[in-house]
Amino acid sequence: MSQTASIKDVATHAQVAVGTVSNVLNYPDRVSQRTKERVLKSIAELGFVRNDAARQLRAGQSRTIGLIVLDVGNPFFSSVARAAEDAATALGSVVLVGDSGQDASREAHYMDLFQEQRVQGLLISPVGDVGERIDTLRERGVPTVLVDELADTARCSSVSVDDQEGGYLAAKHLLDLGRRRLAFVGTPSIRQVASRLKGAQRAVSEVDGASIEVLDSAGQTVLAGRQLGNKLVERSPDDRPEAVFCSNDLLALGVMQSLTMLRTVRIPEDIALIGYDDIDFAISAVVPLSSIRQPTEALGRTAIELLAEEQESGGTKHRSVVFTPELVVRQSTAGA
Amino acid sequence: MSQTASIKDVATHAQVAVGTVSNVLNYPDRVSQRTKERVLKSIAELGFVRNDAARQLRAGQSRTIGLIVLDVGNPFFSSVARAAEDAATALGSVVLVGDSGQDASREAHYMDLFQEQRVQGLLISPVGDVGERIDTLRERGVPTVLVDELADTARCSSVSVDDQEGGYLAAKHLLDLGRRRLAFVGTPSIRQVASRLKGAQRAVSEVDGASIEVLDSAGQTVLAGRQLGNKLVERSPDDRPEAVFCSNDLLALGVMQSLTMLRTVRIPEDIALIGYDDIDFAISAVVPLSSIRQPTEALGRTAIELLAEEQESGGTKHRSVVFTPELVVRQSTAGA
DNA sequence: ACTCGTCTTTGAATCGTTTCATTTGTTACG
DNA sequence: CGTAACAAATGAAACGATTCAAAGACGAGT
Repeated sequence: MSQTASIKDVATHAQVAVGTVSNVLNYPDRVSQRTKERVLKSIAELGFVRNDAARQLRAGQSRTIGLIVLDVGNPFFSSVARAAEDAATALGSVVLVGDSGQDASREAHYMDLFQEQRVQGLLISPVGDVGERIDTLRERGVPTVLVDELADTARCSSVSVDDQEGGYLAAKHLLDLGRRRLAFVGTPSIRQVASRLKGAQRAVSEVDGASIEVLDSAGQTVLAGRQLGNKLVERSPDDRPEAVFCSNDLLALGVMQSLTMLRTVRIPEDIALIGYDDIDFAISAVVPLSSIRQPTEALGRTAIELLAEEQESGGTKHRSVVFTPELVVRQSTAGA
Repeated sequence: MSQTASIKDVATHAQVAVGTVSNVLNYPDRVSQRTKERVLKSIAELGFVRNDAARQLRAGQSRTIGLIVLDVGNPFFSSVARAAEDAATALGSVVLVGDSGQDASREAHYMDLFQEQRVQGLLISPVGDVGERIDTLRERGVPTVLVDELADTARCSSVSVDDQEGGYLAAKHLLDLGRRRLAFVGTPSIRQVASRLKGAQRAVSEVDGASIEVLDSAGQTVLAGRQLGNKLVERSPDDRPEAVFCSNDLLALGVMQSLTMLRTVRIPEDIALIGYDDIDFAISAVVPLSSIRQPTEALGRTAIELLAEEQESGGTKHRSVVFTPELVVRQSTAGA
């Protein structure tokens, strides 16, 4: 018995019909106690394991939900993924996670893959413009929920966080500290980042004499932050911003590394620093990092809920849930 | 075309046999240019997408590799997973990641699931004793590679890092700084942690008058570290260890938070602190954290390579690769 | 003894691919 | 013109589960 036994082998071994074995597996109530026992014994003896491919083929759908994120290494996404997995498990489904790495072609690759797998549904944090793809998917019966991106409710459901509000909160906080010359670090080519910037600019426009400079970083990683931070350190003190708002915590931690490394710049005295996402590591940074907290568990959980709603309605009813982010003040912007 | 078209529909539409469509998809060279074009056009028009379940059913195997880790939120594992995914992609396979959360029942659940999916192979960072399960899997033709755990080469292949050596390196470093009263923070019930402790104890035994106290933490997270750190702070200064070795960086960061929070203990002057894993955040901690670096990319990549070897040999030849960890000195243990 | 209803069990049909032995078509060569 | 050689296309038979109409078993009621 080197190879796996099939349901037919079990049937032969237990001297019943294949349909009976299937019933034992799927509708135990339909089977008499005696045969059930006999079948279960055979299953155990032969080491039978259901072939999911065959089951899916017949069923026409899998019990799998696809999730495409921009970067699994980013604690924000791993947290959302975790929550989604838990919620899906409760419904008897499994979540497959694909990492697009902010690359539209990888994103497309995973969408193809998940389509071939005939997933129950798709959760996606899109890189490019996926509107058309989503229409196609819906037509083919694959409900889709956008994650961390507001969707046109005519098209599909979505869960997101009000990024503009988050940006506003961050900048407002810096301005409330009395800082006037702000800098924004991030990659505004990403929609979320652009919104955060927009919110920040709105806050700045409400205060006389305040300004915000945009520093485009090469990516959203600790490393990118460090590189940008080095540039700030090189500037003459007068030319440096009084406060920096980074579009995520990884960037902020990188900037912090650069600034503190040379000890010429003090945080928050010389430059106040705030990040975004409030990842677990923010609190344990050189200078505990202020941040904007996003409800990641709620995002993941709600995404699954919305997907379930889509499925129930046959992909006709869409809903958008927008969460509000929250300011978390720590030492990097405190008492300055 | 609300529902998905099948290969049969494509065949009808292109006026060819189903086998021909399949050939276009799988063996384009066998098909003439003319028919190929016709078929491809039909595929595009009907929006045909291969049904992977059917393909798998026929093929008897999927192009999927299962990976079960102890905690995806832990950067060590997400890094390993990332590397494995990349390596697998290069071979045309996909990696599904399951998170056991150090729970044997969840681990078993994922093993069942992956078995039902008829995965090509399994990479697993085991919680409990999975020896028997692995034997069963091998019999059924599912090669398995242990990750971050040394395997009996009679049974299966493995990639791991010499944890005892890592523990030795860490403790030796602390002793070299002149510290004598050491403390070890971690959960020795985990095999890796126990080995690190053993290595540390070996280093301690080589130095006269040195001792190491074991503090069992409730988990391997930042939070668990913070709780344990609080206990250390509560102790009278004379009673505190001179150096602390944590079994991973998350714990170390937590301990660091507690110690620095109250400003009564200085790092590294009063207590030198070293972690394990050298995660990205170690460098950006309050006090940049010394650590033991593990070659995560190499682990992930090699795991896939070993799996491929297992497949080629039909699961008969096993190999164990052990990497050596590396000491990374930063401020948390520097110049003290 | 016969019918009816309930509970079990049966086994063929089905899902969408891939495979492969055959058939059909085409060209080249004696 | 016949035929060998090769290329291209065919279509039925798997793969392993689920489904469902139909058959079988059994007891109760008349």
